Amino acid sequence: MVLHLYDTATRDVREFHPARSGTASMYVCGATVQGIPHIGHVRGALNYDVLRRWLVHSGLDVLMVRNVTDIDDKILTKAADAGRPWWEWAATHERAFEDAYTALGCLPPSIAPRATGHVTQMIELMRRLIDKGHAYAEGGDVYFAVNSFDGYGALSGQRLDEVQQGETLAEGKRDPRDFTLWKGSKPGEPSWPTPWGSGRPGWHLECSAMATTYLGAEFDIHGGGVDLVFPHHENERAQSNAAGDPFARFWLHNAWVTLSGEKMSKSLGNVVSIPEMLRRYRAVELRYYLIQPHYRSTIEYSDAALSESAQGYRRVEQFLRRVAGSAGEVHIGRLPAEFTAALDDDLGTPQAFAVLHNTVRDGNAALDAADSAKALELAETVRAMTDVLGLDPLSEQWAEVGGSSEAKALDTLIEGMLAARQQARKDKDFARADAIRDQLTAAGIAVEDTPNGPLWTVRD
RNA sequence: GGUGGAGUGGCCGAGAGGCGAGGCAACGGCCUGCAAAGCCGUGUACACGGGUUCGAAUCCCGUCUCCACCUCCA
Repeated sequence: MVLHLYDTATRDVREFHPARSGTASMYVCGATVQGIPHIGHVRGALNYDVLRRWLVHSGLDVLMVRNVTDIDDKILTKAADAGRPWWEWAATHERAFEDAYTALGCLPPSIAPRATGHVTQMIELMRRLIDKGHAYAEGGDVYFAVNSFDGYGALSGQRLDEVQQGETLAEGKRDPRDFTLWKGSKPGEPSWPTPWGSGRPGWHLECSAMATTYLGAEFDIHGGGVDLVFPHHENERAQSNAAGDPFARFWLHNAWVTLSGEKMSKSLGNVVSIPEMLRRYRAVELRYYLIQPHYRSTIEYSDAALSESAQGYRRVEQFLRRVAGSAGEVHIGRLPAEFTAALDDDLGTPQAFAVLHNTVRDGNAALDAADSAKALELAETVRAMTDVLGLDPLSEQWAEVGGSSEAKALDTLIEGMLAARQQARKDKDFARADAIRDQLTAAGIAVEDTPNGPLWTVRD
């Protein structure tokens, strides 16, 4: 089975074949770096990270671009409110996003281009559009003439006569539905010179310019959140196609994270920020939680759901630790066919997780039956699956074998206590053995006895 | 008004005409010095009302509720 993906443009699941065999190119709409990332921002990034890993696993050489919108109205406003330079504000929050992506195990993109660094390419694109009669300059602004492009509305299913393009402040529009490619600068605003006057990029233009700069006039996958379908992606597509570029072959859109049934957004004040989340949960558990539901399904966030989900991860982790502690080193094995089929079916992570858990159950059963060869084999399969998902508990990133001096000290102390407890058990002094265990439990250390001796973990 | 999506067992969350995805929780059992973990077993759920069918959570008709986009948004 080949990979199938749901394409918003055609509204169905189609076979994915890259434009150039052996490679895959994807462009993901990244953040407008105006604030701290929240759990919803990161969900999208995680979805595309899984897709990217899966493409790589499928043998493709993946080029991935994730842009940074570092100039826009909100950045200017918020920076001004804070009394800071806009570029410092943008850079600060770009770093916050980078940190969040990294903490959650997103592989770095091939490049993370900034809008402000691609004005030259934007000017070039505007020139092509104006030359072809799809855009016009008026009073320092440059607009895209929606009426000049037949396919407008096809991506989002909007009918042109129903569209109410906002941006009402723009007064030079020939048609209220036209959208702004370039904004003429007002006094005190940052600006870049163009043949039509100095100004700054409109939102949509940058993505077309950067996507084609790095991935070419036609590329495989364009991703982003569902809210971007209209107008952002519709506009991107219009301007690129009108200029003569085939542009994206698949449009992917991930669903929301909601809180109490509502979309998470700053204006509603229901934001769960990533830095705060990472203080309360392990990053890998948050990743597990956000990756398990299908990417096109809304996640209704709750602390309880996240905690329960984390239990699921720990189950996988414990299995691998048990095997590693008894049957020997666990290498990364091969993927089961059902797992591959699940991900090939429009990234069916829920089914993939079901396969993962079934394998863990079988592995635990093998362990109970003292069939260590089988347990090891299943553990290697489990590692293969978690590896593709970026969740491998034994990987360098997630393994909790603390190399710090504190961790070593802790390990020494606990091993000493466990040895004492083992001696007490051998002496049938269960009162003493239980007292030691209670002491550890009180300190947040859970002890499990296995045929190969006790295992301990830090519980929160 | 236009466009798109959702309502599944105590909870999360898949599926999409016929074998009860998976996880979490609960209960019973096995194991254990006792636990923990693990394993085995237990649940007959699909918003509502009709209909099609041998058979529907899945198809059709109708109804209700919720959410998102159409203004910045992952």
